[in-house]
Amino acid sequence: MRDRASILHLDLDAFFAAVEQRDKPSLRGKPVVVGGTGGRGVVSTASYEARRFGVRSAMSTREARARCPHAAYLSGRFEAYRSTSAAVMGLLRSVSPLVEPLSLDEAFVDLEQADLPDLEVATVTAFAEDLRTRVREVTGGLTASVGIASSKFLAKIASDLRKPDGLVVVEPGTEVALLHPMHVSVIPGVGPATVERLKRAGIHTVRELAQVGEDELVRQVGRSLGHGLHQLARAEDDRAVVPDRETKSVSVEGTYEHDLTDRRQMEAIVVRQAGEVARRMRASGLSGRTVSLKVRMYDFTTLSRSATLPAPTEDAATIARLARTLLADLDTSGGVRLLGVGVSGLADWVQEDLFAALDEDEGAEDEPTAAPPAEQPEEAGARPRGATWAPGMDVVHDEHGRGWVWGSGRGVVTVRFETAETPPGPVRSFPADDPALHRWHPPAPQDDGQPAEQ
DNA sequence: TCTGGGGTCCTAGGACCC
DNA sequence: TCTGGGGTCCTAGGACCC
Repeated sequence: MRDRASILHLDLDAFFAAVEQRDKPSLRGKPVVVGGTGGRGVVSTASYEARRFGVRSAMSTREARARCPHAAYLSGRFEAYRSTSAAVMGLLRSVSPLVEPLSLDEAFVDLEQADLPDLEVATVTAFAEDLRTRVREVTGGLTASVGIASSKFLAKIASDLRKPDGLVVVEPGTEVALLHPMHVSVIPGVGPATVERLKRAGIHTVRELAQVGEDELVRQVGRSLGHGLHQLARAEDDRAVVPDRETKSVSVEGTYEHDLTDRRQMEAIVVRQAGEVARRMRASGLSGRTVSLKVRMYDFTTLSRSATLPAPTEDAATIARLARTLLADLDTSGGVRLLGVGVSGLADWVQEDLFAALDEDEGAEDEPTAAPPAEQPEEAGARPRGATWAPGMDVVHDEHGRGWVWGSGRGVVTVRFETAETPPGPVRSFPADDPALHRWHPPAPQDDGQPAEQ
C-alpha cells in the first residue's frame, strides 16, 4: 500500500452493450443484451436499461428473455470491441507507460509514472475527470468508471462504487474504514464457493475476516487464498502494475445446442478446433508443449485430459492428433455438451531460432550447445550437422541418412524434421503404438520442409 | 430446457531424481 | 530390511475473473 493514491483502475461501463448502442442509435436508451443467443447461451453484458429488469452477466439467455423479453439480443461483434478497447488502452498508455490491461474493458494505470505535478487527491481527481472525458472522445461516447487508491485492490473496489460513469478517489488513510463494513465478496478471488465456506465459519464482512488469524484462515480456504485474504482484509496490498503479461495458454471450445453422441462428429469438431488453436498460435508467434482436451458431459460434469510433448508445437495436425488420442480414452456415452482444445506450456521457436542464429554468429562449431541426452535411442545415428536442439529431443538419422528429430514421453512419440540445411518442420506426434508412426517419413530434401500427411 | 468462452491460478497426488 | 526428505514435472479438477 502506497502513501499516495497513485493507482488508477478504469472500467468501461457495460462495455459490449455500450459499443452496440454507440454503433446503432436505435438501441440507445433501450435494453440491450450481448451474449449467446442460442438455447444454451448466457449473458455476457447487459446494458443498464436491461439491468433494471434484473438481467445480469452470466445469467442464461433463456432467463434473461423471460425477465426482459423486449430487449435487443445480440451475439456480439468482437472486432468492434477489440478496436474500441485498443483506442482506450492507447489513450492510457499515452498517459503512463505502466498500464496493465485486465480484459478488453479494464486496466490499471500507475500514476507514479504519469506526468503529474504531484499525487494529491485534488490533483489526481482532476486528472481522472479529464481522462474520463478523453475516454468519451476516443470511443465515440462510451463512459468509464474510475477508482484511484493507494493499491490495486482499493482502486478496483473504488471504481465499482459509483458505476456507471463515476469516479471515486480513496483518500490515503481511509482504506480500512471503507473496506471493513463491506461483504467479503468484494474481494477479488472470493466467489460463491469461498463465500459459502467463510459463511460456515461465521465470517460475512471484511471486518470479521480481519479478526481471524492467518493460520485459521489458511485452514479454512487453503494456503494461497488464506494468506491473500489475511492481507487484503487489512488493506495490505503491494502488488505492482505489470504491463505486458505473457499469454499462458490458447484454447477454443464450443457448447452445442444438442448433446453430441456421435464419436465421429466429436472427432471432426476436435480437429477443427485444433486447427483454430494452431491458427491463433501462429498469428501470435506462439508454440506450446501441452495439448489439452476439455469435455463437458450432458450432466455438466467436466473432464479434462492433457498430454505434454517433448517439444513445443503449433502444428494443427499434431494438436489434432493428440486431441483425438485424448478423446479416444474418454467414455462419452450419455452425451457431450461441450468440447474444447487448448495448448499450454507456451514457448516460442522464434526464440530458439534466435539462439541458434546467435550460436552461428559467434562462430560456434556445428555442434549444438545444449546438453545432449544421457541416453541415445537405439535407432540413433550421428547427429546431423547444425541441427538445433529442443529439450527432450534426440536427433537421429532416418534410413536414407537424413536427419530428423524425435522425442517420446507418456506414450507419445514426436517427430520433427530438422537438419543444418533445412528449417525446422512442424512437430508431428503419434501415440507410441500407432502404426502410422512407422509409416512416417521426413520430407525429401527438395520438399519445402513440410512432411506430407500420412 | 438451467449453467458461454477465453483465460489465470491453486491444490493435490504421483513419478522421478538426488 | 527399512525408510529419509526436497525439488521438479506432470496431470486432473476446481475456483475464479471478465
